Amino acid sequence: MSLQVVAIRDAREAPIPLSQPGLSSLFDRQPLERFDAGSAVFWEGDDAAHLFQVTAGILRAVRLLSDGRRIIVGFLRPGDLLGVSLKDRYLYTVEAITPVALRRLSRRRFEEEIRRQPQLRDQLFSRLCDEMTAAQDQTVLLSRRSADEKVANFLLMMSRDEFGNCTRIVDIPMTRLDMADYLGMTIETVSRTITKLTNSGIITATGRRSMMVLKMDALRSLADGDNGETGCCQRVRDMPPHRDGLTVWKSA
Amino acid sequence: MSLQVVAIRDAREAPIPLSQPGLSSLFDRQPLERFDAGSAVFWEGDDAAHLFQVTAGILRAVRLLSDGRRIIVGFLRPGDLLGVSLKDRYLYTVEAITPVALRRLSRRRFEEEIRRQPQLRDQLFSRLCDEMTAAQDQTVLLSRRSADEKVANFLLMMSRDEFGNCTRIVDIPMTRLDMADYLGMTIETVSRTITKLTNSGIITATGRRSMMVLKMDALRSLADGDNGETGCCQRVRDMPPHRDGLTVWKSA
DNA sequence: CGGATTCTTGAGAGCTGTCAATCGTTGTGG
DNA sequence: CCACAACGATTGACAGCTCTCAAGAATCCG
Repeated sequence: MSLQVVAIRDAREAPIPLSQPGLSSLFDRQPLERFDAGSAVFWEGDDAAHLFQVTAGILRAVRLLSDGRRIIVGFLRPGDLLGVSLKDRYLYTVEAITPVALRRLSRRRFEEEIRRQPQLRDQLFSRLCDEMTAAQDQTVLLSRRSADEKVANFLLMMSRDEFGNCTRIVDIPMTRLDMADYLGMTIETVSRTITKLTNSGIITATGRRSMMVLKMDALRSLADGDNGETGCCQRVRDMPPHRDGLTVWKSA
Repeated sequence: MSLQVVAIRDAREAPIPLSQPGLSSLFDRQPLERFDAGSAVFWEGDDAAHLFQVTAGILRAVRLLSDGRRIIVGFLRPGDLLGVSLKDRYLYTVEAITPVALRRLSRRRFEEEIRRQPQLRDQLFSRLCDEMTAAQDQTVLLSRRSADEKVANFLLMMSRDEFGNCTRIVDIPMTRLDMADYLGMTIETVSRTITKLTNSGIITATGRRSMMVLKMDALRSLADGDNGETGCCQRVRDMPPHRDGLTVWKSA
């Protein structure tokens, strides 16, 4: 098979002991490279010769199906690593959504360093695992959740600042199309859902690309499901009834 | 965050040089444990004290959402590793679908061995990466594909033998409910789709739990999309028209 | 200001989920 | 051996959600 990791998230929530040099340190001395909004850092199919660390800005990782369908595999934020791979070609196109600043490292050199410093390999492994979990969560989100739940989850994701805290002001630098292709929906449904949230008084638009969450609890209960709660150790053998996760706020 | 790998697939397609002892060798001396069909190997939330290697049989990794929705994260086959984790609790329940034989290793001992033998770590890393890719492919499958495409993909997956070759005879040991919870559908839609495939002459039932593929090409073109073709390096900037991937066989 | 792009909104169709009934198989017990 | 229950699978009718197609509004940018 093949592997390519879209982004290795900076493990902000579970900080690694800082006594050791982190993966980021590999990039510290590299010069800053800037990309305009809309430009591509690399293309799907390109030779995977470099890794990048995001210093500033937001990017999207895009994959195109043969029939033209477009899928956004993930969004990249400052601190994320980009281009980690065991394949020699990039499997995704990565484009800047906002103006972006990156530091670049050759793959050869990166792998050398990883080989030389065991603690870096541990970190890489650990981050890969986080990425794995994120991918599976995304799978769950896409497979079993309604448009409302998807959008609520997305907004909560975007409302997290760099320390993982929830802010009431949410910046949405990406377009509706980006959101749609990330959530497996159409732009129309995304738009309608946001309108619905606004009409419900859960959020309010504060600008073209930003909004404020008025009822954080309502948004959370919409996002719903198993957010945060992992092991509840249920021993259900027969099929539990399928419930609609939305009734809560439909009446709001 | 959290991580837990459902299954580390045996990298059958890209065999690792056999000169070195593989991950499997760690389990070779462990006694065989048998589980009846329907029984659980471990439960979501249990202490993640052991790893398992599947010797025979098929299992499912199940996750339950708080609202009762059931998700099958993956199916496990002989050769797969099971319970690889960085967390101390299992995030999934794993149940035997058929009678199963496993070999067990304590997590402590597994991690010791991994630490001691660098080439094992490389293998683990590599498998983790494969698993990662599989998770992302699953994400794509679930987010952007119709019921027909999903089922076609599933059947192709099940038609792969242990060497990765496609066989015409397909065994489906799992129930419709398992398929549905894996594909993000309902049992009714799964059933209807299979009926449709049968009526189209693409497959035919050869037994209660097995079928034969009559038109492999048709099934493949149904499964469609970017199966196998990864980097086509398209530089499409504007949104391509969404096409129905099914018209081909609807007229068949 | 004007054009291009993005976003919103509406109407209608199609697909999938829901509810419900039936069929077929399996397994148990008389 | 048959009757019956239990379970899984199939099929039908219908509703609801999301997609599609289309038009219009809002915003951005030259």
